[in-house]
Amino acid sequence: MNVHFLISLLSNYKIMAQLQKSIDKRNALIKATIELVNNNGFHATPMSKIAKMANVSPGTIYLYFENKQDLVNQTYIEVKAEYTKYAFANYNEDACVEKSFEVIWKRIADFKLKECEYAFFLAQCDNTPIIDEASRQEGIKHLQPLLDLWARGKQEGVIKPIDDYLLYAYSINPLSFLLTIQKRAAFTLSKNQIEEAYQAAWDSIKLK
Amino acid sequence: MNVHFLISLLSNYKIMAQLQKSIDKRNALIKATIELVNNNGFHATPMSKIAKMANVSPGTIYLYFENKQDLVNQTYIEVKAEYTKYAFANYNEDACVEKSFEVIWKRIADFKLKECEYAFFLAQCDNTPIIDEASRQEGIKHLQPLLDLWARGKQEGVIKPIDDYLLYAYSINPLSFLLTIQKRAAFTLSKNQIEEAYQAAWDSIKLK
DNA sequence: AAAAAATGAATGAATGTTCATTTTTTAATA
DNA sequence: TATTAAAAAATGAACATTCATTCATTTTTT
Repeated sequence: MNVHFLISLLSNYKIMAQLQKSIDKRNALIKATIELVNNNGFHATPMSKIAKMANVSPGTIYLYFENKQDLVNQTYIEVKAEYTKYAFANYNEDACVEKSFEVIWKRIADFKLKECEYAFFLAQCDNTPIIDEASRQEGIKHLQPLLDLWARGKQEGVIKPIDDYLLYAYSINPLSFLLTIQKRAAFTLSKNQIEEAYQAAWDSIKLK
Repeated sequence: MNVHFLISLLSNYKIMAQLQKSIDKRNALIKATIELVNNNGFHATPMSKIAKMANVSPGTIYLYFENKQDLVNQTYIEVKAEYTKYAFANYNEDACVEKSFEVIWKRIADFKLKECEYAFFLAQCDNTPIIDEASRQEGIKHLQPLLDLWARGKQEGVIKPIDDYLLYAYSINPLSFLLTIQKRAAFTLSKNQIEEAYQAAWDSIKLK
């Protein structure tokens, strides 16, 4: 269900305003969830605190989400969708594999380092059992363009003919580690270091 | 406090047996903690379950650990120590940088893929706020030999002159991702793929 | 005035921790 | 060695707290 499409169908401004209000509330809840889980962990994030941070009554959460698990699942899916949307926003398939990869990689780096709250939340979900397997699967879907690019790269002999998991582990996932360090140590990756990181990523998967 | 040193001081076998029993109980608690946290997450791992799995009364846990947080902290430190001990067990500084790195890398891979319960637990702790910052610091200490090797490699112009965090992110950390995949997808890295992973690791940090 | 949305106090289940009691171990004595 | 009293370890029921969730009531919107 695409919210913007729905809105475009509505002629009544009051309804639109109402709907916007609902969306705002939902977003506030998701934002609060991310912030609290990031700082305290899932185990120390009660619904009451989420409600308070979102300026909403605890009961209201249940108008938007089935239960706590559902809230976290949906938060995960939403953040993951934003992540991949950002990653592929300005990607077109015309460029050569190496250039295309660089563009995508840098968008991902951009997202992870700038929207580091989002990225940290994803890292937590990806490394713990707090997310349903179904939601996890849902989150992976949008990565297809990258997999397609790699397939092309393998065919052209530009990228190592190894499993996609390996390619991902070495060229993309390290960014998650770096962002975690950055968040924890109050240390910031310089522009130069991002370039070095990109080189390491490309070196690890390029052929010859 | 080194337990083996203590034992060597004791002449009375009964005391030794007693001490062994205590150690067994403590180990059972730590093992249960790892297993439950891995499968259910920290938030869904009550002390009562840990006690049950360790065949111990809930109250007994508090004879060995201050509280739940302390139990998890100590579990983390213990597992991390085992990990690094294993990693550097057969390392000697005589070989060349590349060979030394390969030896350490393969030991780490070995540990992470064979003792995958341990490694998965570490990955969880490293990516969430369930561990005290102090315990985290404690866990990092034993990584020094690798940092020293990298320093030597940089000096000799064999390894890229980039931050250790970057070296770690690209050459070591990807194994954590691979092990997570392996645990989740019931997919096993083949011997060949481990070799490919090593190549990717080395390619990402080697100079030239 | 009717309908919908939001509230927040109340509920009941779950959880971390304690402590009075029981069980096991130790050390002394016969 | 056998007996026994003191000490230590372990137990698990009980406690206090916290938390997710509900629902009767209030507020807001139609």
